[in-house]
Amino acid sequence: MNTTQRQRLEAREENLLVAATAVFAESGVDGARMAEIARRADIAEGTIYLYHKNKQELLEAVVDRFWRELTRGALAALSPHGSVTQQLKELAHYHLHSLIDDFKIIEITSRARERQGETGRQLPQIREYVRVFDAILERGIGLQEFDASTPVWQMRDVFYGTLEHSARTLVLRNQAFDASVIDNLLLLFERFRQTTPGVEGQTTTETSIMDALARIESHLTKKSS
Amino acid sequence: MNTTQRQRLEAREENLLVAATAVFAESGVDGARMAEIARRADIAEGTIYLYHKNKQELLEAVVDRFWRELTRGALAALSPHGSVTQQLKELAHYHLHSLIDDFKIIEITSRARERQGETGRQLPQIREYVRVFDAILERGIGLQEFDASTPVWQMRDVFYGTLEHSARTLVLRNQAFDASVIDNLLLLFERFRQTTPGVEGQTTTETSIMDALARIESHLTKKSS
DNA sequence: CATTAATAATGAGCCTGACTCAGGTTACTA
DNA sequence: TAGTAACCTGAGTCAGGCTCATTATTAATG
Repeated sequence: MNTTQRQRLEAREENLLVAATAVFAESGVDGARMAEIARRADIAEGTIYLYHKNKQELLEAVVDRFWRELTRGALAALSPHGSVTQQLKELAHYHLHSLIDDFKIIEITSRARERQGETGRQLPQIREYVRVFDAILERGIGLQEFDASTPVWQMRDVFYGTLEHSARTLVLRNQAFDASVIDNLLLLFERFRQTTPGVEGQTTTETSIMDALARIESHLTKKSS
Repeated sequence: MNTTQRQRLEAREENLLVAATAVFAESGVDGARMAEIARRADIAEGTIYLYHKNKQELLEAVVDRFWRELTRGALAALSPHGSVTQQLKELAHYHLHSLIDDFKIIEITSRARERQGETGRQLPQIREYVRVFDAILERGIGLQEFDASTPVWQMRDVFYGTLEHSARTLVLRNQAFDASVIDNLLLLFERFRQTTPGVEGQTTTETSIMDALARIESHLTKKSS
């Protein structure tokens, strides 16, 4: 049967990636032995090279798969009709949790970027993951909730950069998830909010309060109509 | 002469580190050949192992040296009697510039942290470098310019995290130093300022208002969907 | 300034582990 | 069930990090 054959191959490939993920996470990239990965995937060492050109590309496949799963999880964690701020908070929660829980693979991710010759590379699935943030924020800008004057990439770097560093700090200290990191981050993001279109120079805090009230008011109005 | 002998040894060691830095930066950690490093340092391959136990520890020595120099540079870049904000700005400038200019070694830094078995490590000189930020900010808190309610480590993670991610973005795009990143970052840091020095509770109140509003908003949004 | 001891440097060769390939096995077709 | 294509295997190759017996250099001593 054609289907069965293909399915067997895909199962084998998936099996290999699962085994490789485990070994890389346990022993690190350099500590991981191809022989061990093969043993766990229940195939011969040479077979690995039918699926992946070398150790480096196997690593890239592992990392790529990980981030694909992460994107799936992130999308699932967002409340579909939540406000922009709500979704940002949910994404931050999800991201920080993932960074802490899968710290080993996250660290290994930087190894997948390395490649003799090329200075900076980015795996397609990481790019995809980052787009989740972009999509939320672009919606915010479209709704004029967020300021269009700050480039999205800068907000993104604040978002992911802060969370990654915080995760490292927490893990190094053997601490668990800390919600205050996220509260703080979201507080900072108030800066990026639309400051009453047209009127410049008002105190941002005040403006934010007025903005929030305006949004709440509009929610109420929508509801009653 | 005793001194000459010691000096010769130290010069040799320094020479080795310089050669190793160059080769690591050019070829990456995996691409770097011990034979090539030895050749450039004008010593035999075996001699390297009299100074450093193995390739990994040579790498750590290289990275450690790099960050020591960076700390020296950072301290020199600060105007000794400048305001806290002024010094933060100077540090941000210096840091972002360094991240971009020495991108290769910065990337390699993460490799120096890796070590079979240990999950999270930190090189002493990186810890030292990070203290530059801490010192500035603690002065700010002492002067009651900055809010003591947000932990210093969280501000630090925002600071370094944002700059690192921004640097990566800029390098990937082949762009040069971008001052707007720093302006934006410092704008965010306004959040951490003591709103009215001496008067406690004000910032907290405002913050609480924002929190309360955010909660109300999220409730409303969830409900209406 | 010999002589000896101690310290430093060398590089040919060892050893591990990623990767290859000649030969075997399985799945499918006629 | 023979033929063929696709797939798998693991013993063997080889690059490159590292060792260590040997040699070179320096310091100490009489």
